[in-house]
Amino acid sequence: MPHDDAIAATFAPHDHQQCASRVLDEAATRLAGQGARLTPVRRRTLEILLESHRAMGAYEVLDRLAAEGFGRQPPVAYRALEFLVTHGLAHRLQRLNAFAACLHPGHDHHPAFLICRSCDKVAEAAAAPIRDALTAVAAQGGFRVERATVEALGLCATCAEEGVA
Amino acid sequence: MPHDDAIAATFAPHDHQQCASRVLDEAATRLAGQGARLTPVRRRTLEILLESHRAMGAYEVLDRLAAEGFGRQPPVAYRALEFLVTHGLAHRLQRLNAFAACLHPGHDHHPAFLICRSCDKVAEAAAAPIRDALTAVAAQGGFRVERATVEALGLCATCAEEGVA
DNA sequence: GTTGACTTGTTATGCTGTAACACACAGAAC
DNA sequence: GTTCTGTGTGTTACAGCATAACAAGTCAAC
Repeated sequence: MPHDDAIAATFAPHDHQQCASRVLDEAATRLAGQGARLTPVRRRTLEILLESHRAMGAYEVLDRLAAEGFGRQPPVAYRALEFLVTHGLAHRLQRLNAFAACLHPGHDHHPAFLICRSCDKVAEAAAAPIRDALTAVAAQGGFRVERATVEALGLCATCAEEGVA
Repeated sequence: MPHDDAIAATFAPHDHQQCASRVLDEAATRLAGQGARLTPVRRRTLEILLESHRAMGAYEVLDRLAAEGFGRQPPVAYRALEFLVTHGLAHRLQRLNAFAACLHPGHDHHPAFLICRSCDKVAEAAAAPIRDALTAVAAQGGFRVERATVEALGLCATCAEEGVA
């Protein structure tokens, strides 16, 4: 589960090279353990997502892949992205019809997302307390929650400090 | 704010004719107070959404409208739906790329949604406790939440009682 | 080296959503 | 009552998002 600092760390300036390669290493390790293959397209797709903390559309990813010699048809990108999502290495953002690399693979695989409307970066927040509240409200109406989408739009600390209203 | 029974009421069998016309009346009254016009297309669009408690795609609504003599091009449906959403008479469901009539116009305009994966009906739940939890978690990372999307997929009481797994 | 599972690439198509423009119509201004 | 103005409705055309279906390549297991 991501802890408090993880959110701030996402939005604040940081050694992104190291941040990305750490995630990539973890990903490779995790996949090996599952018998899944991190093929060139898949690896490159993850690297592209990891270059920023933004969410990217499938076609934006596809353009990048095509420019580097991979296939240039939509399924190429969608398949790689779906693979990453399935294996917990990326997330799909419903509000944006876009994808973002998971920064905490192996932790909570259905986090809440915090999307900054100014810098467009996306952070993952601990979903447990939110899911608990949702589950409780739903239970009062006899509804059993199985999966929840929680996506918040707002302003991150870094942009707020820079004076963005 | 919808109270506990409102969720169960949505999923359970009920006098839907009355349920729909009550909402329609409330809608007309509210709009009149705002100086907004519930024109034929808009009214019919709301009626179509109110026929069930399901969410409908814009093109599904469009087919219905076209069959009844309204325009048959996408903007016809999208404009009517956007009007209803803007005035709090309908909601957009991100997960489904679809729209559902608001059953509690005038209350919380950003509720949490409970979507039954068996009967496809959509209920609105009180979002306040959930939003509080989300706001708290985000605040720990310095993030200020402005708008939140909360959509749960699961099983409603009625379907569960009927033995759906 | 053949089999079979998986991966990658393609073509073609479908679903979702919007920009831009023309016309109709209601109500206000005169 | 005519004119003006804003809103609403309809159109065409297009942009963006996503998947079905098929062909060919790769690679480990046998």
